[in-house]
Amino acid sequence: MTGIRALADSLNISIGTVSRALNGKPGVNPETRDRVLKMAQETGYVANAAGRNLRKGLTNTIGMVIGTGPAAAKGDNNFFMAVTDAMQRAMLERGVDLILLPCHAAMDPLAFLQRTLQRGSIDGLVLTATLEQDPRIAMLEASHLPFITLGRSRTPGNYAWMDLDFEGAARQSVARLAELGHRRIAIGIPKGQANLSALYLESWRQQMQAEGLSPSDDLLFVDDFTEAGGAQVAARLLDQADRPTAILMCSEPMISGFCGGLLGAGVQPGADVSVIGFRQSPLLRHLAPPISCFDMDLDALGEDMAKAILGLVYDADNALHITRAISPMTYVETASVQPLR
Amino acid sequence: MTGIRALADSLNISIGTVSRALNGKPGVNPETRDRVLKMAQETGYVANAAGRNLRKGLTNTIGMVIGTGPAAAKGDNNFFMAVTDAMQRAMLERGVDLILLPCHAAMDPLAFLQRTLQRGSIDGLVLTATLEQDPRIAMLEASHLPFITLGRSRTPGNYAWMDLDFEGAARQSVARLAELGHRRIAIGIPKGQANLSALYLESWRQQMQAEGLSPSDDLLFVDDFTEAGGAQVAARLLDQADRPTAILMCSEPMISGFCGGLLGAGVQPGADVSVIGFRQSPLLRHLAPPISCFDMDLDALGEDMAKAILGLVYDADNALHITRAISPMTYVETASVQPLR
DNA sequence: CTGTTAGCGCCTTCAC
DNA sequence: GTGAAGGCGCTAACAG
Repeated sequence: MTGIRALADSLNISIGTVSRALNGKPGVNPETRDRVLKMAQETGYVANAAGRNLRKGLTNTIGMVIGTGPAAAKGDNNFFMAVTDAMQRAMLERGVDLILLPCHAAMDPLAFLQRTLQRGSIDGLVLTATLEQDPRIAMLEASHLPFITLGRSRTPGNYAWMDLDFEGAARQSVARLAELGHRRIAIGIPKGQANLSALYLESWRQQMQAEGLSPSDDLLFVDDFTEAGGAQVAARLLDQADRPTAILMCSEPMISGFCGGLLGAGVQPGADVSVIGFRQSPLLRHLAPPISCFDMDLDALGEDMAKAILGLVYDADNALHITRAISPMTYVETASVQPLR
Repeated sequence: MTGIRALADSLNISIGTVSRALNGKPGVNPETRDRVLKMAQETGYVANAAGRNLRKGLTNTIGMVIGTGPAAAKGDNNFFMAVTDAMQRAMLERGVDLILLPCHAAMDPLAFLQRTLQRGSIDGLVLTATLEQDPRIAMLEASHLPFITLGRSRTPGNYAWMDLDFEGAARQSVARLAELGHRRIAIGIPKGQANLSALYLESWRQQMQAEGLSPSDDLLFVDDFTEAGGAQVAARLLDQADRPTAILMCSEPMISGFCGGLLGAGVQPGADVSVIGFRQSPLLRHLAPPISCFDMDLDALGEDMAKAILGLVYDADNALHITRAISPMTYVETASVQPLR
């Protein structure tokens, strides 16, 4: 004898009544309800997840796909920690669990997603690290599982997303550097199809032109999303005859490696080459000078993400409009940005 | 019509045969088996988790409890990323999923664990951040859910664990510093009941005495497990008349804050105060000089953890002996450690 | 207000 | 080698 049946027997009532009492359904004698609740508390009874899931088709669980692998393990994953932390807090209030679904770099992301969907163990999904063209989005739309992406995509479709302001960051960075007299303003972005890189790059191009500057190819540095990649960028930049005097980069590991590369060559970030990053990171903690970055409220972002997916999953009727929001950021300047000498 | 029944119908065979074919059970015509497998592949069929779980009482999922919260979000969680990455890879080979169960600092860890256990959605558990006296361990033993802890505990019981060599680190650190002539060798540990702190502290005491040095109270600094805590330690240390000439600290955020504190006061890590940390961290990336730390193979640790819990859960018959292992580390010295002048 | 019962999707035992 | 049927724990619909 186990589960709800044991509980019912110990109270000499039927499992139906127990279930109703536990689930707050109407039509139960208040006294009976109290007895059930008390006994459940005492015995530590909680409904078996599989049984409930099988019956209701709901698991009270939201999944979040995150990429792992050698690169992720080496980098600083502080961004996801902060966001998931806030998300979880918001979900907990609704009795919903957040589980992280690590998709290793060596796995096929589509197969992983397919398997995850078919298993039926989550009610909704948060997709991260979106690509410019992301086949996972089409798969999710076809699956009818509610989802939201952290990061936009060019993939067509009527899905919910939230994102950081990569265009705004690039625009403000270029504008500020131009204001300080810089003309050869370079940009460093990671290899790969990440949508954020495309947005950042495109915005740099546009703002360069708006400033009357040329976004020429020798100002564009594409390399690995790692410190080594950033160091490569530094080496190639220092190699140029008409060396860029400033650079913006949206990857923290690359910024770290880049500054390391500069310093190793006796070139000072700030004094010799102005540097603007995207977000603060533990990796940049002891760089001198500190790096100019954008401040953002990841707590608020996480909370908004949670609200969006919870609404989509559990209040589908009310969720008439699809969330599409760009989280605001504030530029914080340090001595890593200086006027052109 | 859904699930296994739809698959069976589309092949004009019974669901029993489909199930046997899919699960590699004997007694299925090879040709039939191929047809089933092929169709499953094509349609992307995967057994529904709730149905299978309900029937078998197994979910092919291992949970891992990790602590989250403001402190965790600010710190560098690179350690867990590396370990879980390796664990997941090893589990995937066995068709087992690893899910992370974030337990927020604001939640009662015992209630969280209780709820997790009762939900019945995992076959085994990995517990992290063990305390000297950890009530979660008693709860797990009573639950009969197989588990392994990452980190020992003084809590009695016959459970499996793996851990890092905190005693070895403290012992080697003190021995090396003593060898270089240091006599006032301080130690900094985080507040709280974490078992690792107790081990580290006790080993420092023993080795100090073994070196004929006094582990006096003014050499012991206990503060928050944060950069601010580390900065506090620096301030208090610099304040002493008979200032310690060396320190060991097992918390990376504290080391980071400590070195920041020293530098802010114009005191050089290494040249003025020798510093030995525990593990390398993004937070220490651009400190000059780099900090002497211990190298460890987190990949191997993660793989061993995975093997241990998988054995416990799915090969209980063969797992006659309980895993209890301390992962080896290698001291890597830098200019943050220098002879006493 | 409470008891009884069907059935969610799957695996396994028992017939054949 | 295959089909039929029971039941894992739970909730909801239906009786009483």
